[in-house]
Amino acid sequence: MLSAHDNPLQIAVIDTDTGFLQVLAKRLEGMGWRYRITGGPLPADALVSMRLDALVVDLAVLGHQAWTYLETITQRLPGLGVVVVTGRSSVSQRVRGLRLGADDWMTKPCHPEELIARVEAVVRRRQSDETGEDASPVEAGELEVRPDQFQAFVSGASVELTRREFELIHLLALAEGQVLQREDIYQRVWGYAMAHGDRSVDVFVRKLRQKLERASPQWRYIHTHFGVGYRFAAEPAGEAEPGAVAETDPVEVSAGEMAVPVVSAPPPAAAVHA
Amino acid sequence: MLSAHDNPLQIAVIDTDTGFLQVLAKRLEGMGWRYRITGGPLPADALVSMRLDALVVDLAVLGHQAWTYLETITQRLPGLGVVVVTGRSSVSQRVRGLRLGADDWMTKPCHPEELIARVEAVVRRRQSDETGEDASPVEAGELEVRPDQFQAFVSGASVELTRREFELIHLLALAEGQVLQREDIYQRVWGYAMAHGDRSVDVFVRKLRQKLERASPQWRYIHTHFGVGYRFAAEPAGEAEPGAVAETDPVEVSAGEMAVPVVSAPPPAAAVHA
DNA sequence: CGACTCGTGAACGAGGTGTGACCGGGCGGT
DNA sequence: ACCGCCCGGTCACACCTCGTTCACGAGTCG
Repeated sequence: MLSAHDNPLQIAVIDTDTGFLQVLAKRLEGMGWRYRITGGPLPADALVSMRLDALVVDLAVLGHQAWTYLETITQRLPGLGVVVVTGRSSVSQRVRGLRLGADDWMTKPCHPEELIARVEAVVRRRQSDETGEDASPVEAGELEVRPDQFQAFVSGASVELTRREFELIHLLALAEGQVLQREDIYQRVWGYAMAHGDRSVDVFVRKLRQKLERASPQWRYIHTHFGVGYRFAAEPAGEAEPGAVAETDPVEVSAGEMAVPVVSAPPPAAAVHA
Repeated sequence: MLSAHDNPLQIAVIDTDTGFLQVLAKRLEGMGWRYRITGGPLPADALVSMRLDALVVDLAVLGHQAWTYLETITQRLPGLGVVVVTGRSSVSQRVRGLRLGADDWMTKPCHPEELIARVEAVVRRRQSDETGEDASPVEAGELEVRPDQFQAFVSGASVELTRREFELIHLLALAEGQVLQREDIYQRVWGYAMAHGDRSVDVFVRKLRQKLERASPQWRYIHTHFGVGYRFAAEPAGEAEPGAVAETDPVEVSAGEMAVPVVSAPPPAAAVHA
């Protein structure tokens, strides 16, 4: 699980047909795209800096520079999707435009919905190459989670994780500082609701703690909130944390020789369940 | 990718409009393209084996299976350019087709020249995606991959590789350090979507491992990530690193004494179990 | 002090992976 | 055109990992 969020498409529209633009703008906003509208040709450098996915351009706006402009930008930005729109056009014009590097060509009047669909089609392939997943690393305290390598690094030491372990630590690290309840964790990592009495989350927390502690014994990362769930936060080991079950060194602690004499700390304001 | 048929574009045309086809065929020959014309839908597997660059299809020929067929082939052959041609069509139909994966949509009567230009535009965009990972040699650890020679060298010794093996090691080496999932690998090496249950990637990984290990036994290059895929990285052989905790530190195991300065308690003696 | 929650180790079963063998088809040599 | 080799792909089987569950002890709260 842990699906990524797709970045909104970013496009530029070069046109002066205010009526058309008005309708189009509304639809673009409906799609959640980011867009910029301009009444004249933008220099190639400007287009580069805008990090566009696609460009919609009315050739009529460009006048007799149209062809050279088209050629320039398609050569300068080969990865940019270019959809040309014109009032009227002949077959030979369309052929010329497409040969010069345009990806699609529509004739007005055209339905905004179709224009959007064609822009999507043009952009689609470029995105298909980019693994559109959450490949961005997450850092939380001493921990670094690298989705592209399916492993985590703690204080420079690499920790090999299985799929579930990785998704769990990823989720926790993303929600650093927050207390996540078991049902929530299970839902987001496993993808479906947790069955009553399922202890899987606990078991995986244990495995993670084991591996993390091994990589950096001086830190504790996953803290238990009794009756609620878990919270991720890098804290030095050995200090008693209010609201968190003091585990670690489970073998010995029972012997009655508790290391930390710290008095009873104020209870966690959080741990209340109706 | 393996479909390295350079210049002559190869396309298939699914249509029954003999008049149109006649004119189109003449133009296709004029362009020097290789083409195949059929009056009915071709199964996805057939299209795969034809190593097509693009597909031109008249939806009318397909009847009411049109949408499913379109969806099937665009999912199975994501890299294939698809241009749909219809006699009449509404905006919503065109939008639907484009959303289902078609790259372009023309309405008859359409000029063959424009159709050809649009096919070119579609293919151009696809090829521009693929270019950029060719020609330049790749070095990763002791391994050197030379795309220009279709050869790989390990520690100076050349390793004889078949085409698939070469494409695979090339891809892996380019993505050094990253975990690539089987589906991605298959998609990028074979050029189309992996069928469910296909083990080809595993088999070729095995072949590669054999040849690489024979060339340099002291290194391991391809690492398995259980349930995910493979990761390329040059690491010394002999160290057990089976996807679990990096227990690659026999020295470290004794950590029982050092870490915790305060508490007595020998920490959970970890690994060994009775 | 009793009921519930959580930590921990072990063990099992499903299914993912390694591996050798086999087969059909394409390509080059003759 | 014929033939043989090589390569790509499939299959069956063995092995192994990992997710899940269980039991029990420790910890926490009322």
